[in-house]
Amino acid sequence: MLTRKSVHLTNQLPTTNISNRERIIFHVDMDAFFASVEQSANPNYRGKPVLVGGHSMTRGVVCAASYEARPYGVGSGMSLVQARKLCPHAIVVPANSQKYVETSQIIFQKLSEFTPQVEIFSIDEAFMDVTDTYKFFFPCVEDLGNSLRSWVQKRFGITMSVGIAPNKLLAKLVSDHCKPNGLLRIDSPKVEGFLKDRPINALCGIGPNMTDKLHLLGVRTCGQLAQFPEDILFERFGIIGPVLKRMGMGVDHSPVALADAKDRVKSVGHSYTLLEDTYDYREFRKYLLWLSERVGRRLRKQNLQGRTIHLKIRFSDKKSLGKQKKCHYAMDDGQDIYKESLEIFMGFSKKTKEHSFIKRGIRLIGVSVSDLSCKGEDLWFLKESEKQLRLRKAMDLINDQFGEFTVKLALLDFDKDKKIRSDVINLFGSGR
DNA sequence: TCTGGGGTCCTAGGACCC
DNA sequence: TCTGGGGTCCTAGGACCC
Repeated sequence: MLTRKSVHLTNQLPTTNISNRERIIFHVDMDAFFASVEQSANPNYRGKPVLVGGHSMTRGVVCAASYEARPYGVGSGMSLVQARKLCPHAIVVPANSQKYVETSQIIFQKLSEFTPQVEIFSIDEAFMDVTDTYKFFFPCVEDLGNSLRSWVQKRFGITMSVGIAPNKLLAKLVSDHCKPNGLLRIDSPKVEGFLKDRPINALCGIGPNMTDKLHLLGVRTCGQLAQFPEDILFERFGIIGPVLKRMGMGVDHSPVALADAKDRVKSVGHSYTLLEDTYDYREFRKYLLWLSERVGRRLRKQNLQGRTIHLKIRFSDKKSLGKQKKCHYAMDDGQDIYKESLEIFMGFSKKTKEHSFIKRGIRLIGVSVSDLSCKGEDLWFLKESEKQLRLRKAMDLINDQFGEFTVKLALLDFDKDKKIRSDVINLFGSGR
């Protein structure tokens, strides 16, 4: 269910392995999470429309909107300019991801007290399989859900919604339905009625593109999808076709992953939309180095290193270009990442005139590293000397304590570059 | 005046090898 | 020497999620 991966998984699971006993799956979802955390931390924000946004007022978007802002038509993903037009008195707060991560970790830890099967789906959502465990704590599942909700409310002052259903696909649908601050259980006999008139794009995994394609076939609701001839779906969408039909029927056999079996991180990256497009190669390289340094820092923090570098460029005309390169050694050093990503960039315009891409105007730069291994596991590819490593770790410690780029490479001397400096201060503060 | 930033997975096509 | 089949790896781009 949910992701394309899960669709694939569901499709391949042998039905003989599936117990006939109905599972009890929770989907817990924090309401307007980022905005709620900000409101909880600052009493002046409570009861008021709050928008958590990006670094730029002109190019940023809304990461989260409090429920007070939503009646004005504001939602996440909307540009801040548009959001402020719709709701001029909204309080705009910059995102503080560290705070959100810490809060969610404590909440997820709490969930795992009630079952080992907790699957973290995003920073503010998780699935729990409580089929075999809820009875140790409460006589009925609803009591467990309500107890979790009141714990979160008491501890963090934020509300959480809980959907309870026989599988993940439905549990997610149910929690979306009962938001905000709700709890709802849909068991098997009620599934058909619940799904009948629900739009297909309410199903997690059916995005705008698939929705359009299904609309062309005259399929608008889950009920219609469930009734639609499987052979036509197969003809039109291949092996995903029959899975779509099952989704319409509310069938999903994918298991809730064990907490310990949590997937490893696959890639680490940063991208940045410039406050103004740049046509200056020197400036472009500074941003690239800055992003590479940030990626390197995060890799070191997680004790990771990676061999494949991805560079993404979005031009003034909003067209994007991506290219990747597999290197012969694993890296976690910003300068190595920078060197390789710059090489990729040079390769873009190899056959044309040098730096000609710069002339198109660059709006966004993104760098990410994949093909990750844990430090020490991949000694063969390890390049950095111990001395260099210690220097980097010392820099990280100082920057963690005193602010981003308190100690930095001479090349990243933003004080001499007003434009980039203002970007960095916007993002991280002055570093003091 | 459809826009951010962080991800994951899938697919198709090309290159290469046996 | 030419050609086909099968497999794997790599890459770019698309779709989807929050």
